[in-house]
Amino acid sequence: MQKKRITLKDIARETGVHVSTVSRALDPVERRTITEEVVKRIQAAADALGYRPNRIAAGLRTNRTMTVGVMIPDITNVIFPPILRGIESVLEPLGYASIIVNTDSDRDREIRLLDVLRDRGVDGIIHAAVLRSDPSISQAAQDGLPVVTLNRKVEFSEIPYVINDEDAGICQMLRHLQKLGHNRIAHIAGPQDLSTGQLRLAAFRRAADDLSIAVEEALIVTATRFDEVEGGRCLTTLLSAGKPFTAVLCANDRLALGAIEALRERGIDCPRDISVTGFNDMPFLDLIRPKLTTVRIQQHGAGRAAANILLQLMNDNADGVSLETVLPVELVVRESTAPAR
Amino acid sequence: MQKKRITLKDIARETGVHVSTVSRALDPVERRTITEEVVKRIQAAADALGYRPNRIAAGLRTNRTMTVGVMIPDITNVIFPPILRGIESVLEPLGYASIIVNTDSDRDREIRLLDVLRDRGVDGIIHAAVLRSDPSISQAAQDGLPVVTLNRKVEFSEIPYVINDEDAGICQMLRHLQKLGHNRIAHIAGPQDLSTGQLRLAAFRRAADDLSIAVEEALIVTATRFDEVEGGRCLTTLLSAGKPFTAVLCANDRLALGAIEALRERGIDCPRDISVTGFNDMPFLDLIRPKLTTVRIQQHGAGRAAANILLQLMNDNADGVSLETVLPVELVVRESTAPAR
DNA sequence: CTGAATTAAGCAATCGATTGCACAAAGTTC
DNA sequence: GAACTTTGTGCAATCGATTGCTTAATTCAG
Repeated sequence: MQKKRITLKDIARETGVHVSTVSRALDPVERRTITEEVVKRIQAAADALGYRPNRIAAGLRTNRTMTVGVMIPDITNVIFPPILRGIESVLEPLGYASIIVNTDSDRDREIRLLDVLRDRGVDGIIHAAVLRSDPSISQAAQDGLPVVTLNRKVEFSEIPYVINDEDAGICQMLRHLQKLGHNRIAHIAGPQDLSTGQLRLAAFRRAADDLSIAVEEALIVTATRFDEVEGGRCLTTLLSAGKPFTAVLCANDRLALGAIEALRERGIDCPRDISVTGFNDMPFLDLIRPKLTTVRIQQHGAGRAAANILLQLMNDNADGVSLETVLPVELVVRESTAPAR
Repeated sequence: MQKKRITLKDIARETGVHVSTVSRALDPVERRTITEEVVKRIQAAADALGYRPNRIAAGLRTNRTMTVGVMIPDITNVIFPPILRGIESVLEPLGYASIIVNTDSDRDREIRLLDVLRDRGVDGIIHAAVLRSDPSISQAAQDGLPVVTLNRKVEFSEIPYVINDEDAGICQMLRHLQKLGHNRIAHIAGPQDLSTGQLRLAAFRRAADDLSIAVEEALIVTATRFDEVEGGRCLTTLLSAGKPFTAVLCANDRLALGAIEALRERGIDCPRDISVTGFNDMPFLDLIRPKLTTVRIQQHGAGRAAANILLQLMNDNADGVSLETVLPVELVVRESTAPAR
């Protein structure tokens, strides 16, 4: 038994004017075409009755719902909540709400969820879970829906994207290790079907080359997931390969934590015997010993940047937006790296 | 230049029938009133044109948007993402989407965000951030909006709620400590303006009483926030009070982690010298040494339970729902507790 | 074979807000 | 003071889907 909502019609009846007049009086832009005294009366009646505009109705007419869609792989992954807060910090004050969906990095699910968002008439989409090539989101963008991608670009498309400067991060980290005297450096790479895994591996090769560090293929192991178990498994693989190394650069923090744990189980000390580094600087990292040396990426900032670009697109300022936004990263040296023995 | 969406009218024109016929043919319930052959033709045309129903338009007419609102204090708090996934696991397969908002436990913000949700015509709200007395959400429920609260009940209201059996959790933990020989047990309580802080302190007093453990007021310290810094500060306060104790039961994991850290800084070993326990069993806890003994609450399960209740309310099965749902908790004994010295 | 019952599909109102256009009253110009 | 602006408000169509009611067509009973 939903209590009846107050509508423009109610205010019109109350004040004795036409609903269109009420509509205009309540619209900050149109307001100036109405006599001030009438505006006051309408405003007063609206407040007295507790009027709240029905955005569904307005949305049907104007094709704007003041709602955006946000697609992420999985909200339980700690790097995403700060991104969402970053997005919210920009959009919420302007009256936007967000519908958040988890794709689980599943293509079919992503396609379905994209429809879920479009059916609800979202004004734009921030997509932090794009697959390498993503026809559905490209199509949506081509149809005129404002779209920004986060953490990854869609190949061969005009969709603006925001990424962290992972190249620089990997390079700084490698330089840090080099300065500590490491020259036999292993890499535990992330899943190659995920953007970050692939990008960071490529960055590793490039940076090693730049710094004249020999890359030995036997010292590169690829994880199938970004988690501690895989980090441990990869480290074990590295050890049993028999090639010596004094440092392991991991594609993310969780892999690094798993690697350190695996070392500990074998009585190998990090950082005394082997240095290990992570990537992302996820929350709670400073509670885990040894404190992990890692690369901090701007999560909140990335969310904000994406939201600002989306705003421009939604306001038809498409010209003003740059296709690419690269956010700086920061090397965070803590305890898991030490001079090579 | 948004590409024109296909509407019922387009399909009607294409197939030579009336839009109302198209609408009925596409509605699984109304479909039976239409000749099968016509349904097939319409279905085929809809598929061929790539028709997607406009939920905004449908929502205006039917007052159902297939969208629910979820209010939480802060998505970056690790206990909430699993709750959201639990909610999603129930609602998403049924076609619902969620608008998630962060209240930051701020009353004004909550009131504003509640309007944000109502303006968008959400079919119901799951509120995991209610304050102790919450006139705005009570009013919304009274107006007929389906509401379920999570983790806390609204006093003096008929709003169904889902909570974890915190009483049992505290009691089990206390019994665990008692069995280990502890009888001077301190409590680091959470903020008393938050539900969990208050509930757990009350539970602590009750359980201590039941187990005939003396409660000394000097051994109860209240944190102002649920974080590590406050945990450390409270532990310091306890130590400087001079009253001896052999165990600290903390109102949540983060307070416990801060307490352990503070102990370590003073050369006091946990668990050898003092046992420390947490609450929640948050993710990554098993990566932090010593592994924390804690109480596991059902986060995903709580989300699911709340979603199921909301579904019943939204389908006008209000009679079938019980006002209270209490989910069992589980004692997780790890390394931070040991026999009293 | 007529009249009632059933079935299938169309008609039109509706949800609430927005907005182009019409129109009347007041103000301005020469 | 006639012609023309300007200003403020009303009128009515519109967005797209839903649904009660009507009408037309078919089936069935007696």
